[in-house]
Amino acid sequence: MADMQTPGGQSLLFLTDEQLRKGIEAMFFAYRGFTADPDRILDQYRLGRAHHRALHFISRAPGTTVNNLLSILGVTKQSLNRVLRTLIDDGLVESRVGTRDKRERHLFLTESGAALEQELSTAQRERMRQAYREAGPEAVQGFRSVLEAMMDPELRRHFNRAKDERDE
Amino acid sequence: MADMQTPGGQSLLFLTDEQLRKGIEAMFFAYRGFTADPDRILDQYRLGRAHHRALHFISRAPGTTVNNLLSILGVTKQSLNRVLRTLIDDGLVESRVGTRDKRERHLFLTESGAALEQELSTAQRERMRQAYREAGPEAVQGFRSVLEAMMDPELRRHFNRAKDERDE
DNA sequence: TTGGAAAGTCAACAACACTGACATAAAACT
DNA sequence: AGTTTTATGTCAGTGTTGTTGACTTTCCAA
Repeated sequence: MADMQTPGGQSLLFLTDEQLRKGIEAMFFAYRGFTADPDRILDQYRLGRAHHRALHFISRAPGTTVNNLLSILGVTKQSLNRVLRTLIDDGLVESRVGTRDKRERHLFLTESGAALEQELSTAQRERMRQAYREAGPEAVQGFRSVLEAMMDPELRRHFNRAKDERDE
Repeated sequence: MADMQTPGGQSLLFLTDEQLRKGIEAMFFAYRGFTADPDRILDQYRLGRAHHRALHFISRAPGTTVNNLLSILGVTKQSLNRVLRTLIDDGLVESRVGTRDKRERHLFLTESGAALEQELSTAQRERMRQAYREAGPEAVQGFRSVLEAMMDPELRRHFNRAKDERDE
């Protein structure tokens, strides 16, 4: 990977289209591995990735509203509603009417919802842990930096909001 | 990120569940950004991500067979066939009967297929280039290492096959 | 008290995946 | 030569996840 320092101090990267394409394919193949373990578990519960995402973000921020979840997940309310309906009917998620604002619904995991979320995230964390271990400690920071730089600004806000609350 | 060297020499990483979860969310949000630009272009052509993937891998290995594409993409032949049918009907892909083995179909991009693939991959490469630039040169190697370690072995084979042929 | 935001619902539709069954041609094997 | 396997394509049906559009109910706030 060629790079050099300008007089100003910023680094210039010279990347061939070929090297960039490798990065693109790496993202494609890696994402498949990233979702493979949870997908297998979800199949047993007759749920899909959309349910996993909802469980994840409800678990991360218990009591979050439907609207907040919508902006994180970037889907329509009709689409999210179908997913939440399943989760509520299956007794995995509880929806409580807001106390301050009774229009809002606050979402919480039930005991069995938390158990499933735990099962899913443990599997995914193990994959991530293994990848980190294999790549080595110096790789982890680079991995995170590039991913963050790849996000849309809107999404990066959601990512960093969580970061301020819980990370570092 | 805590790490230490064992007497044996391998590095041990101590990662909290929280740090791993951040990596998981980074993958989720970054993948959205990663696909956002091509998705916008594909909409104009009334095509989807599946078509993009097919165009990408046909472009990468012109003359590839349907079977080879199937194992790379990891979908059923019925699913791939629907996608290829559209691309062929739209004049973006050409399917030629094999010369050695006449059962096989070899896939090539037409002129307009190559033009679309170029448009898509340029957009995606620019996103990747921008992310690399923002993250800095030392991050790129780490990014690639972790992604590769996250792949299923089967997929890593496909990834590295291309690597041997064209990279480094 | 009225306007608008938040949430939910119904219907229709599309993309993209799946399974299962079946057809055809050609290669490979016995 | 006859059988089996491989590569591909196709038809029909199904499921998940997304979309739009229209409409209702609830209820906060100006």
